[in-house]
Amino acid sequence: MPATPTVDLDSLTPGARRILDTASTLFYEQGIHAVGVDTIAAESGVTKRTLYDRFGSKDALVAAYLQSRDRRWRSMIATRLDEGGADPVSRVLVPFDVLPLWLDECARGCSFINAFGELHDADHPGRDVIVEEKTWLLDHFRTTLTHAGIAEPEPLAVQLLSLHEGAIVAYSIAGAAGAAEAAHAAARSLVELALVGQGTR
Amino acid sequence: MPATPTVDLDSLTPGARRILDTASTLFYEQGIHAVGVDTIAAESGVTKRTLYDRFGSKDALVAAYLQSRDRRWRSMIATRLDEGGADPVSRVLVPFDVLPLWLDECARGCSFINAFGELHDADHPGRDVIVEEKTWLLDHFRTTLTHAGIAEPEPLAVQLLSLHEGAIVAYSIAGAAGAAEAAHAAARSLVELALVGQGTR
DNA sequence: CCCTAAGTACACAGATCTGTGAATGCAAGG
DNA sequence: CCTTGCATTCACAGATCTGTGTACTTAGGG
Repeated sequence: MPATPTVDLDSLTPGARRILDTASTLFYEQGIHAVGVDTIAAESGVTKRTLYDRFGSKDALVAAYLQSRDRRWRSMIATRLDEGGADPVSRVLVPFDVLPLWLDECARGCSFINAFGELHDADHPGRDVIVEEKTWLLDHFRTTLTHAGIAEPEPLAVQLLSLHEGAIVAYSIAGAAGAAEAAHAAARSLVELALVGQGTR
Repeated sequence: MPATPTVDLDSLTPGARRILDTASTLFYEQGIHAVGVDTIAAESGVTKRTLYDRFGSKDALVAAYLQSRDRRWRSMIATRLDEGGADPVSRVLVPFDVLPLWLDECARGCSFINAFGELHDADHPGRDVIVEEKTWLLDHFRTTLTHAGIAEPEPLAVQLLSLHEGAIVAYSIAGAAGAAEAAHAAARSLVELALVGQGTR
């Protein structure tokens, strides 16, 4: 049951802020099930009572963790989309511009992918956040590719999504240092190839 | 400490076989920390004592789970490499031939990536298996690309690894049905592009 | 015939987990 | 002044976790 009343990330009390920050670090570095609420409370310098008063449950805290991370990532992309030029191909590739920066926080892999592996219950309030993060990126590619003049963007959008997600895996697990740049270059090649293969422009 | 004496997957007692099978299903579907040894034992129709007599610890069972999965996946690739023709580019792309089949078992994502997110302890006996699975694939691409006549295979190998891993993510989380085929096509394009861009043959 | 390997039965230790109840302190704002 | 929001303190319930100790059964092979 999604009866969990979602927390408003914009109006967090100081204590709640600290709880969320600590939980984010611990969940990401150690895994969600591996971190207990006692640890989170202690590490935040807060009592367990406060944690439950602010967030209601561990599951809701997990959802808030994912939401805040999703929000930060999207804002990085939104910023570049706003300030960036109007060149349609560049707009498609904005997530790959952000990727090197994002990878700095991804030594332990992608938080959403990791959480997906842990949250098997389809009703868990965090599941939606995870799926939406990925579908949002897929949508971004679809939309911007269309604007760039790609008639059938679907397969290419999936390819770009795969490159993007896989780069995080290649970097964090296989230790491929240049994964972000490699993925960026590949993405550009594929887009240009599609444009050429489709007629002139 | 890696004091865990690894289990020999080839000489498992009937009970141990059932334990490993059940554990594999449960670990993959629900996550490693979410499944207790009591559940595994009960579901295997075996006592907890037997589980510990055969595997020694949960961590060792986890490692065995990853090893057996790694082994099955590699054998799928090895088979096609053996029987397949000698066309060097086809050999590079064999993992992408296997991918659609492999994705049938990947509704909950990649077991290695998921396990990586859960096993934060660098000393965990499963960590090596995970890292080796990914580096082995990267190595495969590097080697076969070299045989295909690519002078500097490194960036391309990373791109192919990213495509491969990302396709699992795109399929399992974003619900991209044609992810395997899309990744395969992209991989082929990138390889051919590299061959062309490098001079004639 | 007896030894060994495989497994059962079952209790239990000790830790850790999520979550709650009830009373209290304290500061800011109406 | 008094309410309201935030947080503390602390005890505790009840479940679940990994792992062990001990004694018994059963089947196959030398």
